[in-house]
Amino acid sequence: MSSSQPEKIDKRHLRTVRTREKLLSAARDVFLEQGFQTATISQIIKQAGVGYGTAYVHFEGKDELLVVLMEDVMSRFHAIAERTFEPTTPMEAKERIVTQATDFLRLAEEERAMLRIVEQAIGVSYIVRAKWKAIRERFIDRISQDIQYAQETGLARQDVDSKLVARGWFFANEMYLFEVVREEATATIEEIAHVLATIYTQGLYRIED
Amino acid sequence: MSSSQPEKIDKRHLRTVRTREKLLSAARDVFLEQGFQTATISQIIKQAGVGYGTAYVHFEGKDELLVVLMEDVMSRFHAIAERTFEPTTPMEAKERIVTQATDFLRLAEEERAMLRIVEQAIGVSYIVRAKWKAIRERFIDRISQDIQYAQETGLARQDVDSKLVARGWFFANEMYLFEVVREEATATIEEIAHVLATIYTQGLYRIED
DNA sequence: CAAACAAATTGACATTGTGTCAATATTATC
DNA sequence: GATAATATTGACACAATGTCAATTTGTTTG
Repeated sequence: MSSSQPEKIDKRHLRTVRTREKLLSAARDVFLEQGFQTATISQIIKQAGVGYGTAYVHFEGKDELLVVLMEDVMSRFHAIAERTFEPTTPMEAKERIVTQATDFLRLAEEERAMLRIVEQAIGVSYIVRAKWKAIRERFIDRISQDIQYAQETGLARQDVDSKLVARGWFFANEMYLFEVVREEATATIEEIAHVLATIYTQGLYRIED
Repeated sequence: MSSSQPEKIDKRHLRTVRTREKLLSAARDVFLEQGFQTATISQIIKQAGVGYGTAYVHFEGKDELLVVLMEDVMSRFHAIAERTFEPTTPMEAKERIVTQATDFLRLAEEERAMLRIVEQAIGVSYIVRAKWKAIRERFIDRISQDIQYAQETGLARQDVDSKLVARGWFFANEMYLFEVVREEATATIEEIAHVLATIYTQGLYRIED
């Protein structure tokens, strides 16, 4: 229909894309250097080399800029969340859980810079908070399914609500994730994952009755 | 030295105290109605019936106003955190832990209004975040001590770091606390406390080896 | 190819909120 | 009653946001 001269076509559309990219790249730089709260649109457009109003043509504001920048990290989280598992023994379950927790925390380490910004933004921006919440619910749903499976096959205790357990388990992981992000964790990722998974699967107290 | 005429004395100081109180009371009203982020100094001073600059004479800004308003709630949390315990059986430990978790979540329910504001402020204000962090560390220290005691007496497994376990346990509780505050919890406080404590003390998987 | 049209960019502007400070009002002291 | 000390005040300077009419850039059409 329209794509005959590849060089002439869409010179205008190309400009739009370029501007968007310039803004996103600049936003990343400014966010990383300034943090989310103190970053301003003025700094971002200056860094991008575009006019003030331009930012608002392409994005609704700081929040949306970050939401787009978050996408990569978010899909990496989703990938970890999606893994399902069907253990046949408690030991297998535990190993699998340790792996998942480790990978989760490792991702925090790898994406530390962006997640730092995300954590700041969660407190300030409704839309970013909602994005993070979606990740959380996805994890919890998956974990809950896994627990249900283990309960049905008699591997796990059946006197607890899988949803409630899943939330509690994820919450502990999530808080540790942000400790890792802030570089406040006092132990290695492997230790954290191991300890959390041990208590989760086997409990703290040795009850012999 | 100076306190002879109780009526005349300190008319000036009294005025200061009154103004402070007016501001605090107004701030509480405005925070509860508007939320922390959207509340403004202008609204607060208007509600308090004082001049704009007055607010800055008594408080450094919105943050400090809230920090003072938080004090009551914070001391109630500290009171719960301070309870120490020395169980002699795993069952006793579990009961004690359920009680503590329940009381913790009940406090969230009772102080819901203020904690809602606190949660919002944690995301925005460094000083409020620091205050909350102090509460958290206090809890974790105490829990950690309890775990160590249980480990020394052979009640609890000894192959895990008490600090790490304590953090994980508290994190789960803390996240549920804010769910209760936001009225997003899907179960009763008693159920949550029971399930969390069960997994924590006994584990999810039944391992017979 | 030059109007005429369409789309993207721009920065000045109105708005909102903050924190400061010189001026003013109130209370205490001599 | 004059003077000093203290508390209160609102106008002001500043910083950031989001909007919009004007301008620039690119496309189409006669």
